[in-house]
Amino acid sequence: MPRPGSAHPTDVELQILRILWELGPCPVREIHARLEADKGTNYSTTVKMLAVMLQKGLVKRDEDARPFVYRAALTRKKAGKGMLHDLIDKVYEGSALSLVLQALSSGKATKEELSEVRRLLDRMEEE
Amino acid sequence: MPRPGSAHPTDVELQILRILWELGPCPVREIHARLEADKGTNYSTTVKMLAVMLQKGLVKRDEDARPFVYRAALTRKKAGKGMLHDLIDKVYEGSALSLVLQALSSGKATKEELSEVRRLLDRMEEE
DNA sequence: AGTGTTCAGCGAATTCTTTCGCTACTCGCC
DNA sequence: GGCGAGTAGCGAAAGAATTCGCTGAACACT
Repeated sequence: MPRPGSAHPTDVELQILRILWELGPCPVREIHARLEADKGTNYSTTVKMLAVMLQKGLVKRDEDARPFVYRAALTRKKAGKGMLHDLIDKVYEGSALSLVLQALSSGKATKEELSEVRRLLDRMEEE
Repeated sequence: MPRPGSAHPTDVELQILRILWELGPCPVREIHARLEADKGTNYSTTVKMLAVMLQKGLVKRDEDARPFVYRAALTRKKAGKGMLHDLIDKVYEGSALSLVLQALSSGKATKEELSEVRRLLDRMEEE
């Protein structure tokens, strides 16, 4: 049995996680509102996805609250880290560097952001 | 109909692409050798996957050569870029910066690699 | 021509994800 | 007690990705 977060969330799962990261813990109704706005899917579908994710350990829920309140079982940071490593392994053959260069050179970063990276580098090299 | 490379390669597809990136154009037999070593799957499976990928436009093949010679339809760079943007959108809400910081701070980069990032920053800020 | 080996491909089975129809439960209110 | 609205869940259908058995073509060597 995979421990929570070890496996890749699927697309819809990720979409739901993103909603939970943004809204914080909330009942199905609210999650569904977002999902429906986005894809027009049925309420049952949302409930089912949540059930599946609960079973996989991707979300947790408070059963005392009524209606149930769901929350993400992993932080955005943790999920990102996992998926990033995955991507690095799968495409960049394990070199985080190639990926960073690629991301930076994709030209989307602003001047301030670049300085922030520089500051991080400084901090890292001190150690 | 999605143009070549616009969609996410699936896991197995990516695995095959990686083999092609490494080996360069080659016949099924060689691709299969890698795949089998890795996962013990059948020859038919490899052929089928290649057929599917051909149909999706992820690989191309030279039909004059016998046996057919397959090659990746997109470079590692292109594929990486697409998947990276995907990840950035799906997890980091569009901020390449957050991802770079995350990747760097995951602590896998060596000193030389860090300086390389720094050099890239220098080049970028000049423009 | 006859046999054996490699190669290509079809179509179906399997597995996983996503979808939803239908049923049943809970709760407040008449 | 009975009714209606909101909530939870089951089990099956639809879709997508991955797997392979089996067939037949091509080709080399008796």
